Amino acid sequence: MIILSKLADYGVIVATHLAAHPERQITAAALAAEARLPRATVAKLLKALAHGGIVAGARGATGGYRLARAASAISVAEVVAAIDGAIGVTQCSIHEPGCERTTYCSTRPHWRRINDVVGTALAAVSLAEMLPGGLFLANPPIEATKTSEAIAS
Amino acid sequence: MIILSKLADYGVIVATHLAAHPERQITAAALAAEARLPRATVAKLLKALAHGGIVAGARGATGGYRLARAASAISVAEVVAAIDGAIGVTQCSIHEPGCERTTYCSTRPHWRRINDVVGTALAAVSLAEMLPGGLFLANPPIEATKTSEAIAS
DNA sequence: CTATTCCGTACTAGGTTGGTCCTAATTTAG
DNA sequence: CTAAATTAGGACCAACCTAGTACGGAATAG
Repeated sequence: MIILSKLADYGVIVATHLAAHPERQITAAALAAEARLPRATVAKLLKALAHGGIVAGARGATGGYRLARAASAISVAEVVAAIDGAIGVTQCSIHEPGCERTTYCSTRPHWRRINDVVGTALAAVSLAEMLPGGLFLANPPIEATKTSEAIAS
Repeated sequence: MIILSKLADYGVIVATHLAAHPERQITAAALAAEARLPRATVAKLLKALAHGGIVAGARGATGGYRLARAASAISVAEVVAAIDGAIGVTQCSIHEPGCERTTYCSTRPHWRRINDVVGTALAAVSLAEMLPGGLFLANPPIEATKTSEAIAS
């Protein structure tokens, strides 16, 4: 089983390419060429990332995209959440009142805890750490861990 | 985004029902009624779980299914792996030589680490802990953590 | 004004998922 | 020995979701 969708995977790649050059503003087409991904798909991804507040888009001629915040302040969890929606292990961990099994399903409360662990794992890694030279710390910096409770439903 | 497929979710429910009464042997139909899930689907799940060595099936009249091992020695990761296949965050974390982006994709090595964290999180919880009275320990018992490297691809 | 670029939305082909069903193999009961 | 019950292992199909494309509209620089 693959956890991330292909689009979410691409989204992280695209965001990482933006994080590599924080101050430049690059057009969707140029970024697609750089990341070697289909142009239309990258455009779609950037729109989703802009909607999620990860990147900032400038319209018009000489427009383009840029990272909305510092790369170290953007977690991988935020990127995938902007594309695939909120992260949850099971259906009932996302929209809570939707499952009529709630009354007799004994596993539900336990999933909650697992959900948090997975969410924290993704939230603990920032875009800066995904860069080629980025370190993957056992004890992540504070600004990355802060986002964990924002993702946990 | 939902990480577990509905079938994997059901699989854990079914396995948990078996774990609740370790010594009884129950038929697929009876278990489906107990778990309030479609009979045919439960039968399919049990076949997959038997193939993965989680449950043991006895054929013939008075046949049925039973947990193959102690509930405390079966991790949630094993159950979902038996149904959905090996757990991986991205495509390239499962079948490694399949991605031609390997040469220039800088995110790949970092996914590996995230992959391990998620796999460990699922491997750290045993079926016994998913039972109604089961405790979710911060430091899981040794027999549950052992399975983590079996899942990590 | 015009060219360029982002924005929003609609659309489609393909694959995966959830679910059913059928046949063969195996075991017990009578 | 025969019949019933049950697992084992497929094939099979409809429904949904995913990935990718396309088009019209809005904003901005020159």
